[in-house]
Amino acid sequence: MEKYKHLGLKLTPQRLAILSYLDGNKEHPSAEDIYKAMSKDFPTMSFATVYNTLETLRDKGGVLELTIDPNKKRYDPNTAAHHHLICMKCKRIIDIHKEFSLNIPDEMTEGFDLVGNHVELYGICPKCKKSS
Amino acid sequence: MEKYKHLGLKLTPQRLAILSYLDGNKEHPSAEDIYKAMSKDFPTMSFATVYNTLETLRDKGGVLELTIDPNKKRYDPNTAAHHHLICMKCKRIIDIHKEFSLNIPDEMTEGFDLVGNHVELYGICPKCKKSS
DNA sequence: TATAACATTAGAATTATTCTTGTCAAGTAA
DNA sequence: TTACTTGACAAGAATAATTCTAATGTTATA
Repeated sequence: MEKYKHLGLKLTPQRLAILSYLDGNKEHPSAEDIYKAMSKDFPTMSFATVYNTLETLRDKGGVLELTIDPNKKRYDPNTAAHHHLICMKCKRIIDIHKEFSLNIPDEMTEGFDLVGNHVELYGICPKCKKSS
Repeated sequence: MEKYKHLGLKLTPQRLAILSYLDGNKEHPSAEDIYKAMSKDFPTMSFATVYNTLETLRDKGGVLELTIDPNKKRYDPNTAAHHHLICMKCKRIIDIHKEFSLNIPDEMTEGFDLVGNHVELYGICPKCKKSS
């Protein structure tokens, strides 16, 4: 609970529930996943609250919004810069905590002020290899 | 026209129109952009045809479906492996035709068979820098 | 020509997300 | 405490992107 103070938001029961569900979660859940998980302990929590909370968290830097999945947004509580390994079959997303040195020459960046980078590695995971 | 034969699809007028609109297009248009562009010459073309064609093209390897934009899919006729420079303000997407050597050690890939990779560089473009 | 296979259209349906409205709860100032 | 303000919440409507369905049209080939 203390650990979320730095986000600067009012820690309501709903927000705490979402935060602690996300905390340490490696599944990169979607809004729906979160909503479903919440409805056990908070049967009255609405989708709007899930979306509002995620939006607030995203803006405060408490969560990353991933666009990797073409069909929905996924959320990642790990806000430290990292990369992703994606199974093209089962859509599983695995974090990679390694820095890739990209060596980007200035003439490549078209005058942009670069803020960050994200590497996606696509492939087929071991489970999906077997079952095909 | 000849140049699309390798895709192995029936080249109907609608498909040719979409293909030639995409050919050389650097804008990474969305389905809606394509639909609007089509309606000049093909006022009866439906959204379903645009989506069907894009899906077919994607499956045949004639176009890349980009998930960079959180709100919609974008399409890229350049199917050679390349990377993207993204303006976080105006959402402009610029192609980067440079290979980054990623040096991925085996223990990072969790047993995946890697197929490809995609690097996204995020920043603010010169235009948006001025206007802020 | 007949038939099968595929393409197209129009619109309905679905899915993910955002918006609107009314209500409620916590905090603050008198 | 009381009144006021603010932010949070729930419920459901609204929207946007995409997919599905059913009917029709077209093309290729036997």
